[in-house]
Amino acid sequence: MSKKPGTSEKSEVCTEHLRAIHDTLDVLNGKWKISIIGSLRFGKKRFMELQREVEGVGSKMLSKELRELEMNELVKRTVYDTKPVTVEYELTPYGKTLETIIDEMANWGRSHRKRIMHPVNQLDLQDAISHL
Amino acid sequence: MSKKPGTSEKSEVCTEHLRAIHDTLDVLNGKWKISIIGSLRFGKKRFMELQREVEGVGSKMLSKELRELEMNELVKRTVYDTKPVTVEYELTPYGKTLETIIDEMANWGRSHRKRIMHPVNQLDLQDAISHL
DNA sequence: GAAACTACTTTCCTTTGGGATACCACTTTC
DNA sequence: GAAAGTGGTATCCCAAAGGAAAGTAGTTTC
Repeated sequence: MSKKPGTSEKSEVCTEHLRAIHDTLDVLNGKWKISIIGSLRFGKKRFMELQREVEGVGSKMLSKELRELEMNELVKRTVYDTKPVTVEYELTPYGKTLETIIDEMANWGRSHRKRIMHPVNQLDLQDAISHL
Repeated sequence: MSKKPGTSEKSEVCTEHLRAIHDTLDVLNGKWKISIIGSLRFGKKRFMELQREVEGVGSKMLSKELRELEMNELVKRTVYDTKPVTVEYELTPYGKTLETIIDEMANWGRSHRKRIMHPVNQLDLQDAISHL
């Protein structure tokens, strides 16, 4: 055997893994995208509803990130011809394939919060308080 | 019924969901953390190994994000007293609880790449080419 | 005819994330 | 004693991400 089989295979697997992760991060990049999807997970939302739920987002950023999600076919935008115009956003079937990731993140966040709220020692407690 | 029961409950669930997501994003924020964890997922790595695998990261950013991961008890740093000093990084048991999320992201990235490589129409193709 | 409502866009400005480069401490090798 | 290798830190600098605030368009309400 002229090349080490184990090492080089392992490295290729790792590289492919990292590339796949990077592809996902490309689609989800931006400060608000994951939160927006997390909010739309519970059904259609109008622009103002989203802005109220995704705490801290401004209208500029909200519309920008919604547009990017739309371009990636993750979110569908529907305009209704009502008195003042109504716009509804919802996850496409493709967008719903992200729900697994988002839900896993929510689960992890929940148990992480519990862990931080029941610190093993006083140093952790200091840390927890400073973060809120 | 003085208040709409469905609406208010749904909203609280959504708010809690978004808070949990936000907690997770806090821990994982920074351009390289998820890739670093994705790399350590395949076992212990030395500083230079990580820098070679996480494509594009500089030593400043790598050491900064490793330090932050260490502070959150997701990564363990071990110094060996060898000729030139050797440092190994590895996921802690707690860090390994993130593997589920990371692996889901890798899975999604893989199928997303396939989808983009086999576009439904020519417009998608243009999009795919422009992104690479 | 002024105000209010929705769904944005535009402009301007600040922050900060992060890249490039150089440097440090320590030891072995030449 | 100079170079090379490891695992970083310090410094400077800049593009881009993002926030605040005001403006737009079309319609309805008062």
